[in-house]
Amino acid sequence: VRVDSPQGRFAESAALLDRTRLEDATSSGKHLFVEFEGTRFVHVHLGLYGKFVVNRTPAPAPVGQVRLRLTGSAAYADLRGATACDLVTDAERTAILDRLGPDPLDPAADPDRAWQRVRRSRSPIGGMLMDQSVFAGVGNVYRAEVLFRHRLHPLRPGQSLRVGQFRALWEDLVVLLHEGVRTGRIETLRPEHTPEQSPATPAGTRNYVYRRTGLPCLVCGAKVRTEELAGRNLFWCPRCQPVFRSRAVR
DNA sequence: GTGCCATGTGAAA
DNA sequence: TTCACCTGGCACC
Repeated sequence: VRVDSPQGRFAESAALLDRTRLEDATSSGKHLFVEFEGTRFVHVHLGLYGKFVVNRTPAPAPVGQVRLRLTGSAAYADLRGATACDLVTDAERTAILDRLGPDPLDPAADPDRAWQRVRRSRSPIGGMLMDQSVFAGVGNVYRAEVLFRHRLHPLRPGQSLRVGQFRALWEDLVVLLHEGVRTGRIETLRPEHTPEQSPATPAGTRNYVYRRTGLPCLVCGAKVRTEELAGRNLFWCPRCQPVFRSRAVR
């Protein structure tokens, strides 16, 4: 493939890879590794704004800040706005992978690694879900939604979860992330909760609580709450997700 | 048109 | 804990 950095920030590495063979591309959590001959990898992390767009050739003149352009005979790919786009060695790639927890999209992932962290920790489960060394690939939308789907308050300490609750959470992440890959969007509503269109649930409402602060919960009608944790917004329903499950009396 | 916010991370303080 | 990165969507004027 031709490898180019129209914007310039990846130019030196692009020159090294230009006219070599692109052999593979794999992802773990939020990290993408594009492998070139000679066991060289381009490590890409899209971060908040990054976008990798693939189209058929011929490629038009790059518009705006294109960090990396890969051009093959039939298709080209433009990368813009990424947090990371670096040429790395196999050892560097392994070091990045070693920092990641199990990825629910990986059939070989061992969820017990995550469970052993969660069950020993007093940290809030909402924080642990965002910790890529515990769960690789989960972000703010999936965090909010999977906790809602399991009626878990985001600030509940990891160690307060029972193993059954953790297993259900993991299995749901496996389902939700695969569904996300399949559809290209994050849709987390169960069919029975798909709302009628209204001011509180405009067309395109795809989630229970994520970014629905102040709007009525789709299940119970209580107002969705938000609070910052480690610089990111938590969203939850105060009625469906109490901090402590009220025990059945008697 | 303007300003704010965001599917994220890591360096600096 | 704060900020920088650096792009796009959308609410609001």
